[in-house]
Amino acid sequence: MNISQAAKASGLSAKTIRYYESIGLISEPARSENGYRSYSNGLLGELRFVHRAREVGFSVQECRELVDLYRDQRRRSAHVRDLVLEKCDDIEQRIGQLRTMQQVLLGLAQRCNGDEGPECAILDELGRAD
Amino acid sequence: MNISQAAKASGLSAKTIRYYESIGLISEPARSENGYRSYSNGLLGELRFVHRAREVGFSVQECRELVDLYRDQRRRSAHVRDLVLEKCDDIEQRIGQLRTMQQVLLGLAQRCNGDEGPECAILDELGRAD
DNA sequence: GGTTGACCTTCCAGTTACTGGAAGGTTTAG
DNA sequence: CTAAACCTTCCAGTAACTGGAAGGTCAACC
Repeated sequence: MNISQAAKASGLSAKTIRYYESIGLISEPARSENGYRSYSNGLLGELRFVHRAREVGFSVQECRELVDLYRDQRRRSAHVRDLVLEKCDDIEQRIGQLRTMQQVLLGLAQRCNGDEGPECAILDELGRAD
Repeated sequence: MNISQAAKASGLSAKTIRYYESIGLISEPARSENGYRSYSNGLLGELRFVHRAREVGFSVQECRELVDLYRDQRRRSAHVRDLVLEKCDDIEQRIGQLRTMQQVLLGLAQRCNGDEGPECAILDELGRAD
């Protein structure tokens, strides 16, 4: 299986697969006689795994830890679940920040005339001294 | 007013102020005889403005546009309000993505034993073929 | 056999928004 | 006089890719 097929099957781009390999996140694939990368089913699993882990919000560093667990038959599933729940908390926090930002923006927008004139409560607020 | 005072008064770090100047986001300050940057009240307003705009979610590029409007006396406040409301939508979308990620994570966590054994529904799910 | 197009390889550079640190000049307090 | 606390510039690094150049390979078509 060449890299473009592995890309299609995993959801990652070929560029990203090479990148993940270069930083040691995923295992090195075998090479064909011509030097092309050749992906086994096991390695394809790793690619899919990393793709999905990234999609649900894990950083590449965190994926390193997850991939290690994925490969480690002596792991404890409690450990994995802890990582997942911790990530849920991170996301919750981030959502809270975004909500706050949004509230501020909506408050600003409400106080702005929104007309053809230059007088603007938003700009005044953002630049005010206090 | 030296850079560290301007930093304290604006909420930006001295490093960040120099950076913003280097990329042309804010105006160049006057210099004292010794070459130190010297901030006027007007420039301090710009610094505060950029700091707050960044805090509510505008990118540096977007801040460029906002700072231009901040300085432009011929602006239309409707333009500013549009930018703010558009940013609200961006944030709403981002929150939606994060909620989705969180749902997936919670679903995974629920199906995991979370015990001392290696068998783990989370890892299975993330690497599954489908 | 030649050519075209779609693959593949490596390597270098750019993105975003800073942050850290080196090397060196200035100012202020003791 | 010296030490701390400023200030300056410039270079490098972070995260996670993405784009592109330069060049090798492969399959199909005429």
